[in-house]
Amino acid sequence: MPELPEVETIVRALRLHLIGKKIRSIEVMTPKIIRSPLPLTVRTLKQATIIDIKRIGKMILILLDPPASLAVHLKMTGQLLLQTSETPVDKHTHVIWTLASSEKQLRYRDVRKFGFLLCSSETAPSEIPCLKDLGPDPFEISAAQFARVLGQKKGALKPLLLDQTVISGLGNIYVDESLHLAGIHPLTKADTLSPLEARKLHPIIRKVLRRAIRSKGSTLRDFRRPDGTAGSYQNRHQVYGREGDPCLTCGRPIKKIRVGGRGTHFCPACQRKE
DNA sequence: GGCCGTGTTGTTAA
DNA sequence: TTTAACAACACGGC
Repeated sequence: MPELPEVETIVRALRLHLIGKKIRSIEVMTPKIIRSPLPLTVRTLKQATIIDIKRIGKMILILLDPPASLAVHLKMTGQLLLQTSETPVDKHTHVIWTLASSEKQLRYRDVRKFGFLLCSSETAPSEIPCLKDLGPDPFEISAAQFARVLGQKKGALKPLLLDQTVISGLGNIYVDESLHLAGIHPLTKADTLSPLEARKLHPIIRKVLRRAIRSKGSTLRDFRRPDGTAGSYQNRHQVYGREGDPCLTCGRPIKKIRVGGRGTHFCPACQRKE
């Protein structure tokens, strides 16, 4: 489920441990996880030094020297874990990096195997296939730009906020949480939002994301920080996963509907349609 | 044992 | 232009 706050949590932890470290070897147990040509990928990563780690939307970008990059998408159940070589390798661990000057290995684990790694000789996000079509980050775009983009779009608000080419980093949980805090119904047509409402939504999204980052993300089932511990923002969800429970604002039961094929939680009283 | 639902997103078809 | 369905895969819950 990693969305922006979970990916940011992972990136911050990885930066602390991995920047400046040299990759001694890489072991690939499940080749289909690697989207770039395998021999080239192994050759590029081996002996490379990790010089920076960034988050681009929900993607993780590891920058290397000699110049190259490794993009990682965790999709639904991917994990990047820092574990000692003594930690048993379970059947869902697909890639292991051994570092030159660290007890810890970096391991990619993914129960459903939807996630992937992509090695590239490019280091600029605008040149990397999976990154170049991503929309702006909620923390970089201005409220005015955000409102303008939404005003140009047709259709229900929630699917637009989930569309990574419109704005990058939001997923199912944080869209539901943000719309609740904003008091906006998820089926509201984007082009019927007043410019004022659209502008109001932007800082609310940032607030929800910032709070979630402070809580190290939400752990529903699979999400783990690289040290294996869980996030805690799930304890502060107002609507997500609370179908039938009382709204913490007004007491009426939270409803769950399907919007764009996705489970969608909202309060019918606090988020009235139109 | 079988069916349903699950956090993501690319592709395909309508 | 937008949307819906499906696929990738594994597992938990009923």
